[in-house]
Amino acid sequence: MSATLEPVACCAPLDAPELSDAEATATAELFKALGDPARVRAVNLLATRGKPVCICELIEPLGLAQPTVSHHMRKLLDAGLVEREQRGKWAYFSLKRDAVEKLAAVADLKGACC
Amino acid sequence: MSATLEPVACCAPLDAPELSDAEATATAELFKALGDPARVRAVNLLATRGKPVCICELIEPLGLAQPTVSHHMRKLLDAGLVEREQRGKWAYFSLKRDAVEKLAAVADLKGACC
DNA sequence: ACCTCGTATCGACAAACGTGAATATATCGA
DNA sequence: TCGATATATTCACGTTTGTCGATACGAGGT
Repeated sequence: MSATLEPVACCAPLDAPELSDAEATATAELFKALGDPARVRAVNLLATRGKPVCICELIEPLGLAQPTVSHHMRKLLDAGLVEREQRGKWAYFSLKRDAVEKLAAVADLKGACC
Repeated sequence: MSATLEPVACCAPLDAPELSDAEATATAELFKALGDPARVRAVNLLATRGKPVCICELIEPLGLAQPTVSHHMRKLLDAGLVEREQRGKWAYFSLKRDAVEKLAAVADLKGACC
């Protein structure tokens, strides 16, 4: 049920010469996905481990209830920042390579500022 | 009334080896500041023009009421992403050079992912 | 001193968000 | 099939957020 397309696929660099409504919205959605301490931590955990991480390994570090962690991971998933892999009854998440590159490109304003 | 310190000054890269609560919160605040289409547009406008921009020049492109624009610029200001300069009765905003660099560094996950 | 104009603050409202208890779904092992 | 375990969904609650009208503040000009 995620929206039309993942924000990470539709967003545009912050210093793009032109910015459509859809691009501005998608870019905002992408940043919004990272606009929560729990999700920042989750991404950080996925980044520091290089390998897919089981949700059950995220609950304790995040200090949140299981449904809440599930909720946050879904947000990251909908944003297109992570991917989900089902292994038996466990759900493993990992950073999406292209999403990570896109994020860096979108947030890079150097050269356009002062 | 801005908080203790600007998020951009306290945040840590998403792939930092260790992440304190304060850093996770500050990093989330930084992204939250960019988590709105109007603010994405505002930053984009500041970036494409190379020079400080008057608030009155932002109202029409953003298509929002003046108090709303003022509200959004304050969010960007509190986050430490832009700086404000008073010229007579006009308020000019521009991107903060160091903040822009910090943002790029924080969002750069390449090398830590897959 | 007044008036004008640009901007910020306040107050109110609806919508979105984070949270967790309860529950549903799904997968494995016995 | 049944029970146990991992994850997702639903529901409800309080908080935060975006929006704008009304108003206050501030700086120039007359």
